[in-house]
Amino acid sequence: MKIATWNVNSLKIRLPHVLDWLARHPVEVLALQETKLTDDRFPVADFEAAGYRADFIGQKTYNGVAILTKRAMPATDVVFDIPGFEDDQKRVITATVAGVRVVCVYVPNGQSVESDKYRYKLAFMQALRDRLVVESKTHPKLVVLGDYNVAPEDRDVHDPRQWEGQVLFSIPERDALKAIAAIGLADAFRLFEQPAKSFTWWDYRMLGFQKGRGLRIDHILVSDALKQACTACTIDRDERKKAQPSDHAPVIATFEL
DNA sequence: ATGGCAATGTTTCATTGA
Repeated sequence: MKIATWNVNSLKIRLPHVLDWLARHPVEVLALQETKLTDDRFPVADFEAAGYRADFIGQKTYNGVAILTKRAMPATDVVFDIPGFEDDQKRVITATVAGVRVVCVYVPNGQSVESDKYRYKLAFMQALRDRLVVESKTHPKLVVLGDYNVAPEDRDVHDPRQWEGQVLFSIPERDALKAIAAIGLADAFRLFEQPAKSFTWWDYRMLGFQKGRGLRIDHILVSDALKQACTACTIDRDERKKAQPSDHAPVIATFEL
């Protein structure tokens, strides 16, 4: 079973990329972030034609998340948002697929460490952690994947000195990510030997991708039961080389279940 | 010290992202 995550930075613009990617990578589950579509505009029929069904929750212009699954593997027990966390922004969707609880998240960017948006980011991550405690009690096979907007370690940042204290790499948000992992979730990517300078996001500006100036901020966290079953985790950086790419690359985890 | 790139919208620039 393959489960992937991809911040597509507008599904309207990126739909051809996603359909092409699914044809070449027929994963069982694809979690999408930043669809930027209201639900009435979600391209249900296009995915249907590609053999996928979708659960989604979105809004105009910003945010929006979705879980695509193969038609033969319908998702059940769908939960939208973080129950009990007051938030107008559509950033979380949860569903069960073939006995695996899948939580697709788009963590707030935070803008800058002095901003209200940064405080919202930390509150969101705390609420997510609390929710995952609840989910983990009833679902031993738990995967929490998406755009965390946090680079966990020095090796996840092209220039740690430049990024020190900056949003996406500041200590409080890294601690918040650690607190999420501490409920019993492992970073699937780090279960395996990986190339140096492995990133999932590169700035569109200043030839960020060409110069290898990226961050690893998209993650697949797995519970112990899934950790035991995980046999690979890779970043598809080829996708970033294509015409009109998302600034994020897909991340794929493979499980022997 | 600054802007640079991309997507969006009651658009022709401002806002946001990361």
